[in-house]
Amino acid sequence: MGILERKEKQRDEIRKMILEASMQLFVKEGFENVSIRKIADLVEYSPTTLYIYFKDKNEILFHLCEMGFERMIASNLALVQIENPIDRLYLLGENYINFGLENPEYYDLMFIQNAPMKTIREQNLGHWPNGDIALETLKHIIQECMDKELIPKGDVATISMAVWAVAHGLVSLAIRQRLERLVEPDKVVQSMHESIRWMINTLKKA
Amino acid sequence: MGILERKEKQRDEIRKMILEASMQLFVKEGFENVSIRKIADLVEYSPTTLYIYFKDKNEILFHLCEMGFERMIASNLALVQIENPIDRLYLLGENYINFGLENPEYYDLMFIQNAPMKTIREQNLGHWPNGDIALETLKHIIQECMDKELIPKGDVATISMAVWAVAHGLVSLAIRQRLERLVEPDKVVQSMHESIRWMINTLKKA
DNA sequence: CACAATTTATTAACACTGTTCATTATATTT
DNA sequence: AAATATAATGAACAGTGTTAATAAATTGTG
Repeated sequence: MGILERKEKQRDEIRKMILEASMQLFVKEGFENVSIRKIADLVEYSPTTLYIYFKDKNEILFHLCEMGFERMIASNLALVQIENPIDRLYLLGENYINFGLENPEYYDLMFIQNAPMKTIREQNLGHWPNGDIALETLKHIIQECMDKELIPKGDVATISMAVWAVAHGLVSLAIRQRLERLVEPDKVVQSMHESIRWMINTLKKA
Repeated sequence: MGILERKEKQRDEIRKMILEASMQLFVKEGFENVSIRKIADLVEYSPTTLYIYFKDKNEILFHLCEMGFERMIASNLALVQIENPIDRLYLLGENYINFGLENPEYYDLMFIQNAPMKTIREQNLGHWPNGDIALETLKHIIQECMDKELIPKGDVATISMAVWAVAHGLVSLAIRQRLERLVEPDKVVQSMHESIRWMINTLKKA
């Protein structure tokens, strides 16, 4: 079985190579400028060869999305050291906003584009590997806040949803240049942080 | 000048015809399936002719976006009859969510896609005709709530931003199938309404 | 080792996309 | 009626994702 294993390993390495080239293009040229042909050029393969390693473009985007989540999860490593769940929630919110503003292309793929979700449905994975982990983190913190009676008790999913909605609303409106219509462009980021802070504060007092 | 006027009127009528065909395609086949060629087919013109009436595709999308705002503003006509600004805020929120869920394609264009904003910038209109009106409605209600001391006083823009963020966060995550990861699919809509309600409630008490 | 079977890679092509240019047809002005 | 301006078009460019048929390389088997 040694030979089959090595083949599988080789296959994975090429897949990885393709994904890394995609990512490179992706962060440099932006989401809309990633094409199969450009990726193929970069890895010095024929465009059609990519279809041996991935079902279609959506599948590549899906994997890039997962890589984005890995980055996001990594940016939250410091969370575990904070014992107060409310403070943890604060940091989670700040991190979320910062991640979105610093990695708008990733954010797009993770939370705005349809493509990755299409792959999840088509291949009926049933779950969203890294995405679900990130959501669990949020739910877990909210649950802990309730357990310690730091916020009013209620349905965890619903409250998580509201908190996520604020954060996502802010980031997605910001990267789509909609917030500049509400506050001056140079005050957008500050206002975003104030909003999320205000949100968690009112949650605390409610 | 009569002749020039009539020419201008004719031009406007053709523009209108093109936009209506675009809209038809748009609501039926979805955002991604609107192409210059398909629009041209529908109005029985050559694809290149459309470029006589519009600078590019983005400009067409921009006008569709504006038409979306007209619909949204129309759906808020009942608001003026409600004297209590908090109740008005409730209804505004409900309407916003319902509009988004019922007109996902319009919502996409109005709040998610880049295209319309590109046109605003390129033609440096400086303002977002109908979009700004919708935002003014929100700010005005928040201001009135403060004046009547129904909610704590603060920066109108920032609080409007937070409220908008919740609503937009919910709708955009919903139409991009992200909320199904948090609550069961058949409970998404209900949870959304609970979230926005919870939001305004906590705002009231804060 | 040689032959067959399988995997991997490629070329050509399809059916699209937005957009531009040169050309023709139509309408208006002189 | 001729000249000018406007409107409309066909052909083409440069790109897109994706598929079918074909060639090259690798692996398994007699």
